[in-house]
This record gives sequence, C-alpha cells and structure tokens, in this order.
Amino acid sequence: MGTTTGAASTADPAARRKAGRPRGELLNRPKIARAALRLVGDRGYDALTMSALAKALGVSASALYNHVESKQEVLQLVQDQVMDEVDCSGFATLPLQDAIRRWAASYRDVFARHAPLVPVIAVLQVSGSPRTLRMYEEVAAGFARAGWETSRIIPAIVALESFIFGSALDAVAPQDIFDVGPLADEVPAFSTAVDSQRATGKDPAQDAFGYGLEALLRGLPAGPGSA
Amino acid sequence: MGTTTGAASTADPAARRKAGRPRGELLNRPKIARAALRLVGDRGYDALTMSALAKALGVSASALYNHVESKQEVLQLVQDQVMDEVDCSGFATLPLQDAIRRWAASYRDVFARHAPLVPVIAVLQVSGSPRTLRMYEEVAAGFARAGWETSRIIPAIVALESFIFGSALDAVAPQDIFDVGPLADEVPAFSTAVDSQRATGKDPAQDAFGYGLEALLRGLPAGPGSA
DNA sequence: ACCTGAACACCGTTCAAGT
DNA sequence: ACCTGAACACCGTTCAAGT
Repeated sequence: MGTTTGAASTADPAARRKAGRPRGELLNRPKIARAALRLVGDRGYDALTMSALAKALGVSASALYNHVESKQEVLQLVQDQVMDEVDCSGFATLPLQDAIRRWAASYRDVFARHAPLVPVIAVLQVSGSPRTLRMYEEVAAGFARAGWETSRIIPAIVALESFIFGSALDAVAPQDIFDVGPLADEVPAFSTAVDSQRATGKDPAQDAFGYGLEALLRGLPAGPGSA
Repeated sequence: MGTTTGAASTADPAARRKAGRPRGELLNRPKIARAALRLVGDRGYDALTMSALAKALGVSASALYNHVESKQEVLQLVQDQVMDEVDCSGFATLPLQDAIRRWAASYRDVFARHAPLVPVIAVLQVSGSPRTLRMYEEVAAGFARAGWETSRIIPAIVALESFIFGSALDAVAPQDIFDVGPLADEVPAFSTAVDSQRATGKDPAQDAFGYGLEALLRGLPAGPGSA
C-alpha cells in the first residue's frame, strides 16, 4: 500500500490540488499514452473514457485537452504503442515468405486484442505515428531486399494488412457465428459447408486465416530474387 | 407539403399523441429498419441516434425499446438490409472466378459506404440476418457447383470476407494516409515504395484491392471442376 | 502555460403512468 | 401490448477563473 510506481503515483487524493498552473509538469503526451494503454489492458476499451483516463493520471478530465485535441487522438496514441508489439523480427533474418508469416500472425493477434483500434488505424496518417512508420519501413525493406518490383510493395503490404485487419475482427467473433438456426433447410449448400468445415475440428477463424494467408503468399507475384 | 409518402407520414406534429397504447400499430421492426437505413443514407452514421430515429418515425425514443433491445440491434437491422445491395448475380451465371470478382467488388463498395457496420457485421450471428444468410447460400452454392472440396468452402469465403472488410475500411481512408512527412529520411525503403506506387497513377486503395483479390483467386486452391 | 470545477449539449436506456 | 414523458447515469468537450 502507500506509494505506487504507476503513472498516478504523484496523485494524492487526500490533498487535492487547487486550480492554477502546478509547479511541476503533471501531464504530457507520453504519460497520457502510457496511462491509456494500461487502462485498456486492465479494463478494456469500454473503460477508456476521458474522465477515467484523467482519474488514472490524477488530474481532471479537462486537463487532458491541454495535450490532446480529442479522444480520437488518445486512441491514436494507444495505436502507435500497440504497433510496437507487432513482431517484425523476421524481415531481418528469414526468407521473405517466412518473415511475412511471422509478422502477419503477430499483427493479427495484437489487433484481435485491440479490435476497437482497427477502424482507427485504417484512417490514420502514418506521419503521426512514428512506431507505425518504423514497422512499415522494416516490412518494405524486407520486400525490397527480396527483389520485389518497387511499385508493387505498397499494394502488397496494403493487401496483406486489409486481410489481417479483417481477420483480427473475425478472430473476436463468437464461436457460433455460423450457427444457421431454424433456416437451415433454406440454405442447404451453406449448411453443408459449415458442417464440413466443423468436421475438420479446426477453429474456423484460425483455419480461414491460415488458408487465406497462404493463398496471398502464393498468389502475390514475387520478385525475381524472392524465396 | 401536406402529406408525405415517407415512414413518418402518420406523424402530425400539430396534434401530439397522448400516452397510452395507440389504436393502430405505429411501430414494428421492418419500419424501424427502413427508417434507420434512410436516416443513415441521408445524414450518415453520426446522425443515427435513437432519438433521431424515433423522431423520423414520429414516436418517442423510448417507444423503440418495445421492438428492439438496443441500438446495436438497430445496427443489425440496417446491416441485414445493406447486405441485400451486394451483387451475387454472378454465381448463377458466370465461371466461379468471375462471379467472385463481381461479388467482391460490390461487397467492398457497399461496405465502404457503410464502414461503421464493419465491426458490427464481424460479430453478427448469421441466424439473425436472413438476407445475409441468403447471400452466403448463393456464394457457397457457387463454390460447390464449381467442384470445391466442401470443407474448404467456408474458410475460402471467410478469407475473402476478411480481405473485403479490411479493404472497405481502407477505401474510406484519406488519400494522403501514406504521406511520410518530415521523417522520410528515417524510412527510406518505405518512402521509395510509396513514391513508386504513386508514380503508377493508380488509386492506392483500388490498386491494393485488385492486386490482393487476384492473389487470393490465384492462391486459394480450386477444386477439380473449377474454372 | 496549464491546471480545476462547473457547465453544456448531448448519449442510450429505464420506468411509472396512461390507454 | 405499446405508447409518452420524465429521469438516470453517463459521455466528450468547452471555458472562465486561478496560479
């Protein structure tokens, strides 16, 4: 008990701060970013409100607006940190196809845990997210080293990302999403297909992800020097 | 002026209804669904609030809760109607690959116009959405007729859908999403790739969608009888 | 410059009262 | 059964006042 090492360690609820500029800097964007990430990790995205975030930082909600313009900007700060969790290590060491497999699986898993960020990231300017930009650099450099035609690198990355984001949303869907219910007779081909996939015993989302990723790897034309 | 043919035609703002059960049925789920779709089409998803929807229907917001459990359920009603706009006509007439091309392009375009539904649909039980189920039936039947191994049909559809949903989000992103800004020097491979794609003159989202879709069509192993 | 606290303009949802 | 209207418990955001 007593003091903690967390972001809110300087907040003493017994001695409330008066209005006016404090002596020391209470808030900055990195602090807000870390507290938001921690809040989301501990209590989920529903719990990420401006007032809950302010409380975790030991300030009032309105104080946040001296450092960010909106809640959307807080989500962007969270997104950029989350991107750091994506495993890009393969691009420096593995053949391109294996590097993509490692990266894509990690990318999907990370955003399955952060599904509410998917619509955020899709609209995000890369220039405002340095870690995101660094990830793109590692991936693009891997493609370039493998000999890909330069103009096809971005379309390949965007196509893979679109598949990854969609798969991340799919991964958080309920298990029984394809249970047909009483209308089974009206959709015989679909029901048969669902039953047949189920008989394989594979998790549907995982099955589709692996299958689609291998298809993209086979189908995206590789440059001359690629594995 | 005077009477309209719209959903709210029975609402006369001059003669307010008293509380109590009305003589005629004012509300039902199809009416709510149609009014919500119209509202979204006219004024966008931000304008779809329970009170705006109620106003369009000439009732109070709380009246909606006699017919739907939550706003999430309203979004599901909208989703199921929107699914009807997806063009599945190819599966009855074209070779499978061409049918998939037509379907996928239409599916992406529809959900680019309804991007806020993408997170909704990803979590949706098909059993509650009859039109969605009908679409899946047409698609699955097309795969089956083309001779696909039955257990691979659902993974193929889910993989295509994941790609389509991700691409729909990508399609609504700002044009300059990949503008690198002042950090260009630190990400040379990425900057080069962005410039090179830009030099092709193709819209980046469209380019990636076409490229990825063709890759999936090439890479998803076709059954013996497929085109 | 950067904080507090009150206030604003909303949300989705619940519920007693009414017919 | 199904509506109204008031109320509840929130939101994100703004802004005057304070140091």
